[in-house]
Amino acid sequence: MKAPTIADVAHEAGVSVSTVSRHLRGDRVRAAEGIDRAVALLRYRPSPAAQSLKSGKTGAVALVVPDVTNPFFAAVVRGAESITAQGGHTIFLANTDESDAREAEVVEDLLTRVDGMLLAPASEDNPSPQRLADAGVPTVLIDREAPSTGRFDTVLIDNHGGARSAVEHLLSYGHERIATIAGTVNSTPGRFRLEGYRAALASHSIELPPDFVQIGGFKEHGGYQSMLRMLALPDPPTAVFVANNTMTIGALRAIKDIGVRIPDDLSVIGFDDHPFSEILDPPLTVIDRPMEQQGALAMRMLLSRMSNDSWRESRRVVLDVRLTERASCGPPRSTPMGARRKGARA
Amino acid sequence: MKAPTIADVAHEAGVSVSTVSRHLRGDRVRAAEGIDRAVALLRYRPSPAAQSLKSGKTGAVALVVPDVTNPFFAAVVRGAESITAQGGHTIFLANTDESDAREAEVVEDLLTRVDGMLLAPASEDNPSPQRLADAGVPTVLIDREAPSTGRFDTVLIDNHGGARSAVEHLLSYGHERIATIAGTVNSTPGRFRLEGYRAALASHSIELPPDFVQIGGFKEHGGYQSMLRMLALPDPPTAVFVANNTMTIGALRAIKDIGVRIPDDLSVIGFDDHPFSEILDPPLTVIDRPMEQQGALAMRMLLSRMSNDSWRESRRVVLDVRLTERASCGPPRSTPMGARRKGARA
DNA sequence: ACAATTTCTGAAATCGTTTTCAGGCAAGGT
DNA sequence: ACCTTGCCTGAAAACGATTTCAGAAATTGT
Repeated sequence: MKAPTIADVAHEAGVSVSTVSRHLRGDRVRAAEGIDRAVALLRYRPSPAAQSLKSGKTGAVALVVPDVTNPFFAAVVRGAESITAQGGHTIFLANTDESDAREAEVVEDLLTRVDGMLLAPASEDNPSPQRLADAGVPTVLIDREAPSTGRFDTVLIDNHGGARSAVEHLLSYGHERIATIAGTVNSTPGRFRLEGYRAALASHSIELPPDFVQIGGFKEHGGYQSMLRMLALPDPPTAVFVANNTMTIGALRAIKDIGVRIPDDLSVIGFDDHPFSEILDPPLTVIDRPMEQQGALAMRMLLSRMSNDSWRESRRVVLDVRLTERASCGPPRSTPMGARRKGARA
Repeated sequence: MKAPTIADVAHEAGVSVSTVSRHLRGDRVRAAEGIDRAVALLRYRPSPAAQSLKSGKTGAVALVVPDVTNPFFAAVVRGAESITAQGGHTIFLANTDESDAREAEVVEDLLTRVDGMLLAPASEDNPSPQRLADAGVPTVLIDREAPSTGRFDTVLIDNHGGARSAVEHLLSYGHERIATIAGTVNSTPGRFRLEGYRAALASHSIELPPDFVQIGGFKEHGGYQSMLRMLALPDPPTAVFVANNTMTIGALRAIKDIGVRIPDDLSVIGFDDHPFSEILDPPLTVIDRPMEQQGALAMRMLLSRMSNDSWRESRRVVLDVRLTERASCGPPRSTPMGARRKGARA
């Protein structure tokens, strides 16, 4: 019933507590065999609480994300866990629901229970990273930066470049009336994807009405509403770049509801791939990125930072994204003279 | 730099350690105010390790699932976490990758670190639940039973009924050649969904060749291969019930690759809904269930079991499922009479 | 004002480990 | 034989909280 302690093992094996402890930690010990037997017999497992108390290490790592239900974060969790599985750290998971307040709570709570933290802050002016730094908890940020506070190890992707190449792709088909459904602008991905969109347009000297930027807040409903507004415009866009996966679902639903056809009436390109993208009709062209890898890398950086307590310079890694072309983009319908077709598609 | 201890607080407030502890736990104490001040000043947070050691409680709960990347389990995690967020327990998350061996490892590891565990076992003859029972860790099983061992609190859904009504739906359109892509048969959902399928057919006295049951192992690739085999049959089915979400993706990809049309050539019904289902072409008819709710309920049951150490009878809850009809099912195209060829195989 | 209560306090024991610390015992050198 | 090394060992002191216990202070009743 009650869990055996190291003292029970010592007694059973006829040696002292210290000897058992030493053997378990790997020291050479005469009674090794007997101890192993006793451990097996009693099914002894050392108490993590006692070990933490003595060592100051918890053997745990926190992983704080806005929402596990988002396939991207689910993948990050999986990637992070795959690394941790080897090295004997366990993962505390927490959702923040994209709320700064909730994030503060969970961070405060987890602070003392872990040796390090992987954090995807809800917004860029979020105090959590600073709090973690103050508390001396090794931290690496995922997908979102914390520019307001000091530097942190960070694993980002090339949001700007990704958005830019998405828009370039649209431009290459001859589109000029290119709109975007943006995320929350005070988050790193939201900000840079929007800037990338603008940069691409600017470099082609294209100016667009402000209505062509709709804020969808990274939520499905926001994507739906944004697309509805977009299509209700007196002079609607011929192509849209949607800045994340969940908003894309909403946007496509709106498109379907209204009866607009892709890509004939409207070209669509999304950000972040999904198994479903391939079986949509038409299959969705997206900006893709190594999601699990992003989580795995972040975890590796965290573990390294945790062991090397050396004051390493903080690292900022930016992963490449990739355009995977499917069939949701094509030339604008009313193109003056079907002229500028590049990657012609059925 | 170094975290303050309760002794630091005591010293700062000019009282004894015991007094501080008492105040923090809610006792009436004269120096209350001064202690609060000291706590705030030093930013004191009690050490969870020390508290656990003394109390025997860890304040943590484990959540072990086959794969967070599966939207269903992601939803379960979210549901569970939403409950826990109130009551001050933190969640350890672990993936087992559907492997019994891996599950044994993580369970063994987590065993000592938590006050209770939510577990979706990889298979039905998995020793983990028994191990947990032996160790005296309150456990509730999610979505999958452990019939081989004793009774456990369990939160299931009506797999049998769901599968059955899926097939009935197909039957109501006049289909007779109804196939299924099943999951792993030694898991609860796999087994019962298959049985439900068979029961529906049996109750209409329909007999089908064994090829009409393909095992997809709950994986996308399995769904793809299964569907390929199905469509290559000399006398293929006119309707298919796919037993989970990921296999459905694979199956739909196969269908798309081959060029079969839904629902004209083949009706398809899936198990478990997804935001994408609605924007497929045609929108997918599915058996739906309250996913987050399932996780939330399981967590509530676990917490209750953890507090009421009373030896309550173990509860087995079965949640209802619901058919949400969209447009992937229709009448069979050619209803050839007497087309019931048996055991035809290349 | 004094005794009988009640409330509050601090010292110390405890939880289960790890880690000094001072030896014990065997081997090796002279 | 004796002394020096070198391994291994067990007792005991941490780690940071909670809780028992006995006693001090404050409150009450008469």
